[in-house]
Amino acid sequence: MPECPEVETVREGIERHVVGRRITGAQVHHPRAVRRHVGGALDLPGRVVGTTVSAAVRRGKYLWLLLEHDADAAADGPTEALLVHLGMSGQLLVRHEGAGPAVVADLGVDPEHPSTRHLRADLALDDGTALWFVDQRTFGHLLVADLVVTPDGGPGGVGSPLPLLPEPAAHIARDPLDPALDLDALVRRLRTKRTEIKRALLDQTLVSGIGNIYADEALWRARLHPRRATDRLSRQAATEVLTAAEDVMRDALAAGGTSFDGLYVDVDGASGYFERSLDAYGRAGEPCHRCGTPMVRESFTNRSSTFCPRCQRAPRG
DNA sequence: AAAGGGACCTGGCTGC
DNA sequence: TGCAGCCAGGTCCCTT
Repeated sequence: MPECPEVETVREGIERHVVGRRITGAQVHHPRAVRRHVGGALDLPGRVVGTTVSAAVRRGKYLWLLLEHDADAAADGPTEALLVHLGMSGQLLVRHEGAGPAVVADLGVDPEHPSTRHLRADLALDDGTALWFVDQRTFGHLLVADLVVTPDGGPGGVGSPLPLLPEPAAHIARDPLDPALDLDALVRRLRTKRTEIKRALLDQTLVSGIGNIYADEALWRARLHPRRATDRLSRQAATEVLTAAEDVMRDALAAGGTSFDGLYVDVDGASGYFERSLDAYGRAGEPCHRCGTPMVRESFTNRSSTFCPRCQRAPRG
Protein backbone atom coordinates (compact mmCIF):
# COMPACT_ATOMS: atom_id res chain seq x y z
CA MET A 1 0.00 0.00 0.00
CA PRO A 2 1.72 3.16 -1.09
CA GLU A 3 1.84 5.64 1.74
CA CYS A 4 4.24 8.54 2.12
CA PRO A 5 7.56 6.63 2.16
CA GLU A 6 6.62 4.48 -0.82
CA VAL A 7 5.51 7.47 -2.85
CA GLU A 8 8.69 9.33 -1.91
CA THR A 9 10.77 6.41 -3.18
CA VAL A 10 8.88 6.56 -6.45
CA ARG A 11 9.35 10.34 -6.60
CA GLU A 12 13.09 9.98 -6.20
CA GLY A 13 13.14 7.42 -9.01
CA ILE A 14 11.19 9.76 -11.27
CA GLU A 15 13.57 12.56 -10.38
CA ARG A 16 16.54 10.45 -11.44
CA HIS A 17 15.11 8.91 -14.59
CA VAL A 18 12.39 11.16 -15.97
CA VAL A 19 13.10 14.77 -15.02
CA GLY A 20 14.65 16.58 -17.96
CA ARG A 21 13.00 14.30 -20.50
CA ARG A 22 10.54 15.44 -23.13
CA ILE A 23 7.32 13.48 -23.46
CA THR A 24 7.01 12.24 -27.04
CA GLY A 25 3.94 10.05 -26.77
CA ALA A 26 1.12 9.09 -24.43
CA GLN A 27 -1.54 6.41 -24.33
CA VAL A 28 -4.43 5.78 -21.98
CA HIS A 29 -5.50 2.13 -21.80
CA HIS A 30 -8.24 2.27 -19.18
CA PRO A 31 -10.73 5.13 -18.82
CA ARG A 32 -10.98 4.73 -15.07
CA ALA A 33 -7.32 5.68 -14.71
CA VAL A 34 -8.12 9.18 -15.96
CA ARG A 35 -11.61 9.51 -14.47
CA ARG A 36 -10.60 12.71 -12.69
CA HIS A 37 -9.03 14.30 -15.75
CA VAL A 38 -11.47 16.95 -16.93
CA GLY A 39 -11.00 16.27 -20.64
CA GLY A 40 -11.08 12.49 -20.31
CA ALA A 41 -8.98 9.82 -21.97
CA LEU A 42 -9.04 11.45 -25.41
CA ASP A 43 -7.75 14.77 -24.10
CA LEU A 44 -4.90 13.74 -21.82
CA PRO A 45 -2.27 12.67 -24.40
CA GLY A 46 -2.45 16.00 -26.22
CA ARG A 47 -1.95 17.81 -22.94
CA VAL A 48 1.35 16.12 -22.15
CA VAL A 49 2.99 15.33 -25.50
CA GLY A 50 5.63 17.90 -26.39
CA THR A 51 6.19 19.07 -22.83
CA THR A 52 9.35 18.57 -20.80
CA VAL A 53 9.22 17.21 -17.25
CA SER A 54 11.02 19.80 -15.13
CA ALA A 55 10.48 18.41 -11.62
CA ALA A 56 8.93 15.56 -9.64
CA VAL A 57 7.09 16.81 -6.57
CA ARG A 58 5.29 15.02 -3.76
CA ARG A 59 2.86 16.10 -1.08
CA GLY A 60 1.51 13.27 1.03
CA LYS A 61 0.54 10.46 -1.29
CA TYR A 62 0.11 12.78 -4.26
CA LEU A 63 2.92 12.96 -6.79
CA TRP A 64 3.15 15.33 -9.72
CA LEU A 65 5.40 16.03 -12.69
CA LEU A 66 5.78 19.70 -13.59
CA LEU A 67 5.25 20.08 -17.34
CA GLU A 68 6.98 22.84 -19.28
CA HIS A 69 6.14 23.88 -22.78
CA ASP A 70 9.00 25.38 -24.74
CA ALA A 71 7.49 28.82 -24.23
CA ASP A 72 7.31 28.38 -20.44
CA ALA A 73 11.05 28.34 -19.87
CA ALA A 74 11.37 31.79 -21.37
CA ALA A 75 8.27 33.04 -19.56
CA ASP A 76 7.15 32.33 -16.01
CA GLY A 77 7.85 28.62 -15.75
CA PRO A 78 5.39 25.74 -15.68
CA THR A 79 1.65 26.29 -15.42
CA GLU A 80 0.51 22.67 -15.52
CA ALA A 81 1.34 19.34 -13.94
CA LEU A 82 0.64 15.68 -14.49
CA LEU A 83 -0.79 14.63 -11.14
CA VAL A 84 -0.56 10.99 -10.07
CA HIS A 85 -2.12 9.15 -7.16
CA LEU A 86 -1.15 5.48 -6.78
CA GLY A 87 -4.26 4.59 -4.78
CA MET A 88 -4.05 1.12 -3.29
CA SER A 89 -1.98 -0.69 -5.85
CA GLY A 90 -0.56 1.76 -8.36
CA GLN A 91 2.99 1.65 -9.67
CA LEU A 92 5.05 3.93 -11.90
CA LEU A 93 7.63 1.97 -13.86
CA VAL A 94 10.45 3.32 -15.99
CA ARG A 95 11.08 0.89 -18.82
CA HIS A 96 13.78 0.78 -21.40
CA GLU A 97 12.40 -0.26 -24.75
CA GLY A 98 13.84 -3.22 -26.55
CA ALA A 99 13.87 -6.98 -26.66
CA GLY A 100 13.88 -9.29 -23.71
CA PRO A 101 12.69 -8.57 -20.22
CA ALA A 102 12.20 -4.91 -19.74
CA VAL A 103 14.84 -3.21 -17.67
CA VAL A 104 13.01 -1.38 -15.00
CA ALA A 105 14.75 1.59 -13.53
CA ASP A 106 15.12 1.77 -9.82
CA LEU A 107 11.49 2.31 -8.96
CA GLY A 108 11.02 -0.85 -7.00
CA VAL A 109 9.60 -3.34 -9.43
CA ASP A 110 10.79 -6.77 -10.42
CA PRO A 111 12.01 -6.37 -13.99
CA GLU A 112 11.24 -10.01 -14.72
CA HIS A 113 7.55 -9.56 -14.18
CA PRO A 114 6.24 -6.32 -15.52
CA SER A 115 2.51 -6.31 -14.97
CA THR A 116 1.37 -5.62 -18.49
CA ARG A 117 -1.99 -7.02 -17.55
CA HIS A 118 -2.77 -3.99 -15.43
CA LEU A 119 -1.15 -1.35 -17.61
CA ARG A 120 -3.47 1.66 -17.45
CA ALA A 121 -1.45 4.35 -19.23
CA ASP A 122 2.03 4.96 -20.55
CA LEU A 123 4.22 7.82 -21.68
CA ALA A 124 7.06 7.65 -24.21
CA LEU A 125 10.11 9.79 -23.45
CA ASP A 126 12.69 11.29 -25.77
CA ASP A 127 15.53 9.05 -24.57
CA GLY A 128 13.71 5.91 -25.66
CA THR A 129 12.42 5.00 -22.22
CA ALA A 130 8.79 4.72 -21.26
CA LEU A 131 6.94 5.55 -18.07
CA TRP A 132 4.21 3.05 -17.25
CA PHE A 133 1.30 3.50 -14.91
CA VAL A 134 0.24 0.05 -13.72
CA ASP A 135 -2.62 -0.38 -11.28
CA GLN A 136 -4.43 -3.56 -10.37
CA ARG A 137 -7.25 -2.23 -8.23
CA THR A 138 -7.79 0.97 -10.17
CA PHE A 139 -8.04 3.25 -7.15
CA GLY A 140 -5.16 5.24 -8.56
CA HIS A 141 -5.50 7.91 -11.20
CA LEU A 142 -3.72 10.45 -13.40
CA LEU A 143 -4.76 13.90 -14.57
CA VAL A 144 -3.39 17.10 -16.01
CA ALA A 145 -4.31 20.23 -14.07
CA ASP A 146 -3.38 23.86 -13.69
CA LEU A 147 -0.98 24.87 -10.95
CA VAL A 148 -2.24 27.17 -8.21
CA VAL A 149 -0.38 29.00 -5.44
CA THR A 150 0.03 27.04 -2.19
CA PRO A 151 -2.29 28.15 0.63
CA ASP A 152 0.67 28.86 2.97
CA GLY A 153 2.92 30.36 0.32
CA GLY A 154 5.59 27.72 0.94
CA PRO A 155 6.99 25.19 -1.53
CA GLY A 156 4.47 23.00 -3.32
CA GLY A 157 5.90 19.92 -1.71
CA VAL A 158 9.00 17.77 -1.48
CA GLY A 159 11.05 18.21 -4.66
CA SER A 160 10.01 21.68 -5.76
CA PRO A 161 11.09 25.15 -4.67
CA LEU A 162 8.09 26.67 -6.45
CA PRO A 163 5.10 27.70 -4.29
CA LEU A 164 2.74 25.92 -6.66
CA LEU A 165 0.67 22.75 -6.62
CA PRO A 166 -1.99 21.21 -8.86
CA GLU A 167 -5.46 22.51 -8.11
CA PRO A 168 -6.95 19.04 -7.36
CA ALA A 169 -4.30 18.56 -4.65
CA ALA A 170 -4.61 22.04 -3.16
CA HIS A 171 -6.65 20.77 -0.20
CA ILE A 172 -3.95 18.27 0.82
CA ALA A 173 -1.97 19.25 3.91
CA ARG A 174 1.78 18.96 4.21
CA ASP A 175 3.19 15.60 5.33
CA PRO A 176 5.64 14.68 8.10
CA LEU A 177 8.51 14.28 5.63
CA ASP A 178 8.04 17.84 4.31
CA PRO A 179 10.64 20.25 5.77
CA ALA A 180 8.08 23.05 5.46
CA LEU A 181 5.63 21.34 7.83
CA ASP A 182 4.83 23.56 10.83
CA LEU A 183 4.64 20.99 13.62
CA ASP A 184 3.50 23.39 16.35
CA ALA A 185 0.66 24.70 14.19
CA LEU A 186 -0.33 21.14 13.35
CA VAL A 187 -0.39 20.16 17.02
CA ARG A 188 -2.64 23.11 17.80
CA ARG A 189 -5.00 22.29 14.96
CA LEU A 190 -5.09 18.60 15.85
CA ARG A 191 -6.16 19.42 19.40
CA THR A 192 -9.09 21.52 18.22
CA LYS A 193 -10.55 18.56 16.31
CA ARG A 194 -13.39 16.71 17.97
CA THR A 195 -12.64 13.22 16.81
CA GLU A 196 -10.51 10.16 17.54
CA ILE A 197 -6.75 10.35 17.07
CA LYS A 198 -6.61 7.63 14.46
CA ARG A 199 -9.22 9.36 12.32
CA ALA A 200 -7.28 12.59 12.61
CA LEU A 201 -4.04 10.91 11.52
CA LEU A 202 -5.82 9.63 8.42
CA ASP A 203 -7.34 13.04 7.60
CA GLN A 204 -5.25 14.18 4.62
CA THR A 205 -6.45 17.77 4.98
CA LEU A 206 -4.94 17.91 8.48
CA VAL A 207 -1.66 16.06 7.90
CA SER A 208 -1.06 14.04 4.77
CA GLY A 209 0.79 10.89 3.81
CA ILE A 210 -0.33 8.73 6.73
CA GLY A 211 -2.37 5.65 5.85
CA ASN A 212 -3.65 2.78 7.94
CA ILE A 213 -0.23 1.14 8.31
CA TYR A 214 1.74 4.13 9.53
CA ALA A 215 -1.15 5.38 11.65
CA ASP A 216 -1.08 2.13 13.63
CA GLU A 217 2.72 2.25 13.83
CA ALA A 218 2.78 5.87 15.06
CA LEU A 219 0.11 5.17 17.69
CA TRP A 220 2.01 2.13 18.93
CA ARG A 221 5.25 4.08 19.21
CA ALA A 222 3.50 6.92 21.06
CA ARG A 223 1.57 4.43 23.27
CA LEU A 224 -1.76 5.98 22.33
CA HIS A 225 -4.99 4.07 21.84
CA PRO A 226 -6.43 4.75 18.36
CA ARG A 227 -9.72 5.94 19.83
CA ARG A 228 -8.30 8.57 22.14
CA ALA A 229 -10.09 11.90 21.76
CA THR A 230 -7.98 14.51 19.97
CA ASP A 231 -9.32 17.38 22.05
CA ARG A 232 -8.23 15.63 25.24
CA LEU A 233 -4.66 14.92 24.19
CA SER A 234 -1.91 16.87 25.91
CA ARG A 235 0.27 19.03 23.75
CA GLN A 236 3.11 16.62 24.50
CA ALA A 237 1.12 13.53 23.52
CA ALA A 238 -0.01 15.13 20.27
CA THR A 239 3.55 16.14 19.47
CA GLU A 240 4.79 12.65 20.28
CA VAL A 241 2.42 10.83 17.98
CA LEU A 242 3.16 13.18 15.08
CA THR A 243 6.89 12.89 15.68
CA ALA A 244 6.48 9.11 15.82
CA ALA A 245 4.73 9.24 12.45
CA GLU A 246 7.67 11.13 11.01
CA ASP A 247 10.17 8.72 12.57
CA VAL A 248 8.46 5.57 11.35
CA MET A 249 8.11 6.97 7.87
CA ARG A 250 11.79 7.95 7.76
CA ASP A 251 12.70 4.45 8.93
CA ALA A 252 10.49 2.96 6.24
CA LEU A 253 11.96 5.25 3.61
CA ALA A 254 15.46 4.14 4.59
CA ALA A 255 14.44 0.48 4.53
CA GLY A 256 12.63 1.02 1.26
CA GLY A 257 15.90 1.88 -0.36
CA THR A 258 17.15 -1.65 0.02
CA SER A 259 14.12 -3.92 0.02
CA PHE A 260 11.67 -2.08 -2.13
CA ASP A 261 11.97 -4.56 -4.99
CA GLY A 262 10.57 -7.39 -2.93
CA LEU A 263 7.84 -5.19 -1.62
CA TYR A 264 6.46 -4.29 -4.98
CA VAL A 265 6.80 -7.58 -6.78
CA ASP A 266 3.42 -8.45 -5.41
CA VAL A 267 1.03 -5.78 -6.49
CA ASP A 268 -0.90 -6.01 -3.27
CA GLY A 269 2.10 -5.07 -1.22
CA ALA A 270 2.77 -6.38 2.24
CA SER A 271 6.15 -8.04 2.06
CA GLY A 272 9.77 -6.97 2.26
CA TYR A 273 10.60 -4.75 5.18
CA PHE A 274 6.98 -4.60 6.28
CA GLU A 275 7.05 -8.07 7.73
CA ARG A 276 10.31 -7.50 9.51
CA SER A 277 10.06 -4.06 11.03
CA LEU A 278 6.41 -3.30 11.70
CA ASP A 279 5.38 -3.28 15.33
CA ALA A 280 1.61 -2.99 15.05
CA TYR A 281 0.05 -3.28 11.61
CA GLY A 282 -0.98 -6.84 10.77
CA ARG A 283 0.27 -8.25 14.09
CA ALA A 284 -3.07 -9.13 15.72
CA GLY A 285 -2.61 -12.01 18.13
CA GLU A 286 1.17 -11.72 18.12
CA PRO A 287 3.09 -10.48 21.16
CA CYS A 288 3.69 -6.77 21.58
CA HIS A 289 7.31 -6.00 20.82
CA ARG A 290 7.49 -3.98 24.07
CA CYS A 291 5.57 -5.95 26.66
CA GLY A 292 4.63 -9.30 25.11
CA THR A 293 0.89 -8.84 25.50
CA PRO A 294 -1.00 -10.21 22.47
CA MET A 295 -1.86 -7.43 20.05
CA VAL A 296 -5.54 -6.75 19.44
CA ARG A 297 -7.39 -5.98 16.25
CA GLU A 298 -10.47 -3.79 16.32
CA SER A 299 -12.65 -2.87 13.38
CA PHE A 300 -12.70 0.76 12.49
CA THR A 301 -14.91 2.24 9.74
CA ASN A 302 -14.53 -0.47 7.09
CA ARG A 303 -10.96 -1.23 8.11
CA SER A 304 -9.04 -2.21 11.19
CA SER A 305 -6.74 -0.94 13.89
CA THR A 306 -4.14 -3.14 15.55
CA PHE A 307 -2.72 -2.08 18.90
CA CYS A 308 -1.38 -3.32 22.22
CA PRO A 309 -4.17 -3.34 24.83
CA ARG A 310 -1.62 -2.88 27.62
CA CYS A 311 0.73 -0.22 26.21
CA GLN A 312 -2.09 1.64 24.50
CA ARG A 313 -4.79 1.96 27.11
CA ALA A 314 -8.37 2.53 25.95
CA PRO A 315 -9.93 5.87 26.86
CA ARG A 316 -12.62 5.76 29.52
CA GLY A 317 -16.20 5.44 28.38
C1' DA B 1 -19.48 23.48 9.58
C1' DA B 2 -17.52 19.43 10.68
C1' DA B 3 -17.63 14.55 11.38
C1' DG B 4 -18.81 9.92 9.88
C1' DG B 5 -20.00 6.34 6.70
C1' DG B 6 -20.52 4.19 2.17
C1' DA B 7 -19.02 3.48 -2.69
C1' DC B 8 -15.61 2.51 -5.69
C1' DC B 9 -12.40 -1.93 -7.33
C1' DT B 10 -9.76 -6.38 -7.87
C1' DG B 11 -7.51 -10.53 -6.43
C1' DG B 12 -6.45 -13.58 -2.84
C1' DC B 13 -8.09 -16.14 0.79
C1' DT B 14 -11.59 -18.84 3.54
C1' DG B 15 -15.18 -21.89 4.15
C1' DC B 16 -18.84 -24.66 2.55
C1' DT C 1 -12.95 -28.97 -7.05
C1' DG C 2 -15.77 -24.96 -7.48
C1' DC C 3 -17.76 -21.11 -6.08
C1' DA C 4 -19.67 -17.57 -3.17
C1' DG C 5 -18.49 -14.28 0.07
C1' DC C 6 -15.34 -11.58 2.65
C1' DC C 7 -11.34 -8.61 3.20
C1' DA C 8 -7.81 -5.02 2.16
C1' DG C 9 -7.49 0.10 1.74
C1' DG C 10 -7.34 5.90 -0.05
C1' DT C 11 -10.23 9.21 -1.37
C1' DC C 12 -14.39 11.38 -2.80
C1' DC C 13 -19.01 12.36 -1.93
C1' DC C 14 -23.14 12.31 0.50
C1' DT C 15 -25.64 12.40 4.82
C1' DT C 16 -26.23 13.77 9.48
